[in-house]
Amino acid sequence: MLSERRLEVLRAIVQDYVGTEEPVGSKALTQRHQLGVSPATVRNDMAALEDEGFIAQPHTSAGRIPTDKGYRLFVDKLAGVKPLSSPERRAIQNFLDGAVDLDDVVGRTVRLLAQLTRQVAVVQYPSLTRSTVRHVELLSLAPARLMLVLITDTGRVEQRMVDCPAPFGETSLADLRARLNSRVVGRRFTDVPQLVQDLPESFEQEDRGTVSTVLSVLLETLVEETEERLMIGGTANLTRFGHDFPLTIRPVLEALEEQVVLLKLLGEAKDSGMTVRIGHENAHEGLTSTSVVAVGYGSGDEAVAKLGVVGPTRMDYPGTMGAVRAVARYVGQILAES
Amino acid sequence: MLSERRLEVLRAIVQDYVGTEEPVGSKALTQRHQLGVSPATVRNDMAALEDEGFIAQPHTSAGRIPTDKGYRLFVDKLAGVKPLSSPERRAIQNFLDGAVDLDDVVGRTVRLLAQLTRQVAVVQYPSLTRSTVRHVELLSLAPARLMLVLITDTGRVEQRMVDCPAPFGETSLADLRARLNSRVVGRRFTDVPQLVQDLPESFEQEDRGTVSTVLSVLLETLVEETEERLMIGGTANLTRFGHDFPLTIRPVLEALEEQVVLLKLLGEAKDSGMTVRIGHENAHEGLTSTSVVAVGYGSGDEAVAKLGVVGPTRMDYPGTMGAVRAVARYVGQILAES
DNA sequence: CCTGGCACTCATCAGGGCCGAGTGCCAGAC
DNA sequence: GTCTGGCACTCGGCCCTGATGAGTGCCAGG
Repeated sequence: MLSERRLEVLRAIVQDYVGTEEPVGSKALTQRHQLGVSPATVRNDMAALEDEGFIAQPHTSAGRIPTDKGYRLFVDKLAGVKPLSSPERRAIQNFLDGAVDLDDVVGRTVRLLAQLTRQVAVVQYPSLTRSTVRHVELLSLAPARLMLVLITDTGRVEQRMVDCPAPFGETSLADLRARLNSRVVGRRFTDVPQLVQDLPESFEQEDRGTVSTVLSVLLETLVEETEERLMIGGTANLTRFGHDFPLTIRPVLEALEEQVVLLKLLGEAKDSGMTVRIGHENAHEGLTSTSVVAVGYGSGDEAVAKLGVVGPTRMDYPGTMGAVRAVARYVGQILAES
Repeated sequence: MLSERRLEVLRAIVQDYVGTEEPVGSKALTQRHQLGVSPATVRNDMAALEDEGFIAQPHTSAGRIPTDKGYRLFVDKLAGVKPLSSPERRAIQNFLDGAVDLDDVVGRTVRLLAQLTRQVAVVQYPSLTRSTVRHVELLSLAPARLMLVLITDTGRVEQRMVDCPAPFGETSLADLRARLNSRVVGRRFTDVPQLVQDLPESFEQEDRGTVSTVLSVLLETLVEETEERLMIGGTANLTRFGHDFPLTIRPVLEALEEQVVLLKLLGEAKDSGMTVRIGHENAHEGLTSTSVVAVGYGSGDEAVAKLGVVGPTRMDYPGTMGAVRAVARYVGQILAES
């Protein structure tokens, strides 16, 4: 195992490199950190760290930079999560408190995260699968045409058209609306199918077709919309990526445009606790030179969706993790209140 | 006024520069276009064009590139709108036809535009101000808490919470719902305020407070949501911008993140017909080296929102304009059908 | 009014030499 | 055993230089 001091050297290298964006040499290290040893000793330690694969040199006779493995060790063992300052906390709360609806909450969250971390922020809309039904509404638009509106406890609204096989009277409609709501309100989406299974049977023969149709549209909505939506922001921060630009930024922007990729990315994050994926740990090819910090958030104790940031592997991990965690908490609170 | 041939020379310069991204010289011009004159003559024409401010040289003894003014003349006088090929048209239609709801329509449109033009696409959600009410729904969530849902003819849904000053019975609720809808369904948003003005008076004394509250929330929603939303895509195409990258792309990405800026940008476009803003014609500072091609689209003959693309001033104007126009038409059709 | 010719400008590129940060290794000190 | 100072070595980055060539402006003649 690596000695205490060698870990300290690694920590110093990571910190300096994150700050300067330039390979860090042994002399500079001893000057900027109180390691209590000479550059020569540090060089020996560096050689050892390089043998183990934690750092590398871009070219002979340049300083060292951390490898993905080095960042991993740093994140796992050497770095804590840096809590935000209380002015920052207040700013977050103030900013999020002004939101008027769900879109607004998500939008503000994205901007906030992007600003705080100076990186690209990704926020997933609260998922339908894990949330519960607040209300189901049925509106008659034409004799044989209904609109189904589904409202979730996270404030999300989905609407669908329903073409009925037969005209459906206002009284039947009110009846269906009432029965449907009494069964599903407050229930989780995953439970809905069983709960409404036998509903058609309790209706007159002539209405059963329509009731079945309505139900199938409802169930479809629940499943279909498991395909989540998300919002991203702060892409301008990518321009601070590095010097070798175009080649670096291109694949990242492309990856960010693919909702599927991002959803998979967030999906891979653990439900609770924070997940940090560094460089090549990310499956997607365009993101092998980026790190992703993600965390779940929710209105209660359970996560209903995830949010996170995407940035260069050379990022301020403690600070980023702190910001991500704090934002997730506040968003959770906001959702719980509304 | 410029002679016929000089205009021809300008056209040739624009076309070549758009193709090669490199300053174009007199010799190359005569080789690639049948101008029927020698390089020396072209040089004289170029000198004249430069005097008039239509072209410029990046440095002495380099070829010429068009100025903003040159592009303007090109767009106004020299270029038509290039119609899409019929396979392209079919592809558009197929791609848009698969959309399931409004979000999906807008999302697909953005991706389509970005792909077709290989530039950044911006699509505004159909505006509430110009559209009409399809339905207003009121749901009772708690004795003194209602949810108001507004559905527009463009398929958009907005919901708001209403805290009532007094409990509100189910029958009163049904009554209000019915009367409200009979007055506003099919009407334009701008007409709604007058139409509901005297509604509270027709209710019992005890319910008037609640009715007024509901109405004020409704009106607020109409106004508030004039603040439009929009979706952008294709930002990865910015990487094909130029060679001098970071400095060019940075302000553009920043501008694109500001919804306000984009909305203003689209807002400045004419309601009907296509608007092309070139380089410094764009008010926003970050966009002075980009051109914006925008057009209104709508479900009927009237525009309900706008869409367009943002690209380098050095863009294929005829092709871009053709794509933008075609996409706007098809989206209009889709909206009209649903 | 067009054309060919000519002198001139200047960005780009490859080559060469210098500089200095940083390394690895080794012999000696604690 | 571990740390330290010293030293030779490597190699990317920088600057200067000269050659190259595309492109121009101008002018005299058709």
